[in-house]
Amino acid sequence: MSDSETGKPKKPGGKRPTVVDVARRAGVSPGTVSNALSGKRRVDAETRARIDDAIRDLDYTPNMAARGMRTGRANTIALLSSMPTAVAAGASKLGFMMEIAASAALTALSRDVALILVPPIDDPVEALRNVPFDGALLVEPAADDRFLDLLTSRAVPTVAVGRPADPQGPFVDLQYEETARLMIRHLLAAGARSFPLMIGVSQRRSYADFERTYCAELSRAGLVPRVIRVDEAQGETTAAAAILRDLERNPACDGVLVPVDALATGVMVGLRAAGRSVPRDVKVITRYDGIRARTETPPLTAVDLHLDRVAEIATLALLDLIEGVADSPVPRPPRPEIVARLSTGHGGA
Amino acid sequence: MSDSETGKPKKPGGKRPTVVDVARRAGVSPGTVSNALSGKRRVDAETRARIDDAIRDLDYTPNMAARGMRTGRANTIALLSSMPTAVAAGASKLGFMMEIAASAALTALSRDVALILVPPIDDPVEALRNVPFDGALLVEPAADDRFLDLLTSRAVPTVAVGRPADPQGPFVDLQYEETARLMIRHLLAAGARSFPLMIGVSQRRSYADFERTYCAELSRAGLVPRVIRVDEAQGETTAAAAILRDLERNPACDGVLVPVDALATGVMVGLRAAGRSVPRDVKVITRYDGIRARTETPPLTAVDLHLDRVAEIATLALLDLIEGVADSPVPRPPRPEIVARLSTGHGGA
DNA sequence: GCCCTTCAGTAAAACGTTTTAATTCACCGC
DNA sequence: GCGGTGAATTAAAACGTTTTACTGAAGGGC
Repeated sequence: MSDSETGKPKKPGGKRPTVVDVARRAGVSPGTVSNALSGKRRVDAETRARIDDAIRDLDYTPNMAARGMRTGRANTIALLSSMPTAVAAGASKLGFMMEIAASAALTALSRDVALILVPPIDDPVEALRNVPFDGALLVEPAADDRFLDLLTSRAVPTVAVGRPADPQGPFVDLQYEETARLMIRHLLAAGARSFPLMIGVSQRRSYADFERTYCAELSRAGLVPRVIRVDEAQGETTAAAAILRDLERNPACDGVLVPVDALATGVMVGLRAAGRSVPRDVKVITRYDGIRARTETPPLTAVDLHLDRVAEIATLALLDLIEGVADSPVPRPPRPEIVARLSTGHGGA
Repeated sequence: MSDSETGKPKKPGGKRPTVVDVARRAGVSPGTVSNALSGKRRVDAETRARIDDAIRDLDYTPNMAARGMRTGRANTIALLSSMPTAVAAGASKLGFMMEIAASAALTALSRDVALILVPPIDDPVEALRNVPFDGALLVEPAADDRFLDLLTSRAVPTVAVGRPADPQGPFVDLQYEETARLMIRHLLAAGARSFPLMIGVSQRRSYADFERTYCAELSRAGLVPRVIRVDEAQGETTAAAAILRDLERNPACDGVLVPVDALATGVMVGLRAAGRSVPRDVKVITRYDGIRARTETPPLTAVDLHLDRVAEIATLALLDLIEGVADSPVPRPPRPEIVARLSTGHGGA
């Protein structure tokens, strides 16, 4: 029916149609169009049909900036990681964070929210100044995390991936103790009897949990614990040097428990330099089953953390938090599982 | 000097300070604050200092939605890939796209723009409706790419990563011919004399270039080309079946040129099923050096495409395009390089 | 002294939505 | 017939910026 409608058919040379163009064409007021769009108020079925037609005819798409200004929402969440770049980047190409990113992006998009990727940067405050987002996913925050400070000071809804040192808000549990216990018992079952725990110097809940569980499990097994702390900022090199020192002092060393995969790479370098064979002389196990673990020679036994599921849970929790849904407890992800590989004597070639 | 200023010190129970709060405290008009912030017009040094103080005192951060509404910019770019999920996701966890994402996010952020990650989805149009972005990076678009259609119809500035089938806009060259030639010559040098090219059925510039180069190089070497097309949507299984069929028909087959890493995984499955040893009986080479290539047994020879640099170039080009900078030609990334591994008889253990 | 220009700043309009308060209208019970 | 109730709609205000057009003031050349 292209008869004498009030609305103009489609401004050809003009700009994008707005809600008032739609309203005019449908013969209603802009407010009604808005209500039809958002469903916040009832609108008559016939009116709604006219509006829908107008929208289709004009190929109207809402201006998100304008909407955002009114509603205060950006339809965007940020994924942040403050792991030192040396650890996070490099060969593993931000593997841990990226694995979470892929799953989180998909989950968020299913609720019409886009995921913004914020790689480790020097000055988060400055960089995020110009970037609008409604909430943040924070990957394994450190105790004095700069992102975390920024987010809390700005009162941005945040869900942490991994229990923070001092949990203030919601988080999805990466089950550090359980993971540690799993790894330690796997080492023990593989025959290791003298293995240090190597962690970073920064203050992280994961390190603390690993250390506590490590000490408990070892004393339980009647063994003596050794904790090695290295600076993650340097990454592999310091890890290599550190394991060499440990080997000197403890020639009977027959295993290494090294949760951070970048440090594990360094440990392998050190072991090769010392002429120790893996897994014959020394068993090695790491946590994140990323590209580093898989491409070491021999490939490293690691843990399947079910990161896709973790990311999905975290994202849904964040979206609920943003939308003010009654904050139900964040569900626990599936239990971590050992991925046995050659570095502990398991697995094929 | 906390004497009798006009501005309120810091509304404690109130909402976020706005540009008018800053203006009042600095004793100027909102317009001047805007000018000081954007630097679009001159503002007196002393006035600017007062404004800066006010901003600091109030901890003012601009409302990006409001700014976006005026300027029409979202300070956001989207990274899109329309590769079928079966190929893009799975074991490789979107490796190709994610590698680009990491680098692009960093580059974009250095220019105060955030990167939005859009994983392969069923209905891009619907999903992107609510997501504001100024431009898009499109990863290896197919000939009839749904994203591409959407973007051009919406007149969104776009830079493709990899030459599109029918280049309309800017793109960064992934140098398909050169890559193909490199791989083919590597296979020839490794002693292969009868190897098919396996590509997907979708229409992509990369496939076309590979096919053309493959035929040319083989006739140049006096060999007979065989092109196998399989449906990427099924991924590995069809690739395995396809290579089995080829082996039956061509028992002398001693190599496979399979650019898509997901298909390469399938080829390896097929070869194992046929009892052919790699690399002894058959050499295999793939393009993307992701987790699949590296963790195959044996690890696959692949190509270093310098994706981090590629992503950086693409991002900078896109940002220039958005800002309307005179469109200088997109620089060419570094030449691809073979990463020789065991699957072609090279490399260590 | 006069005209012109430049400079620094301001008031007000504009951007495209959502939301609030008001309005119309029909219906209902009595 | 009347006040009351509820449903559907509307007019107008609001959101926080940027931009446009305007205003003085200061200076320069003649």
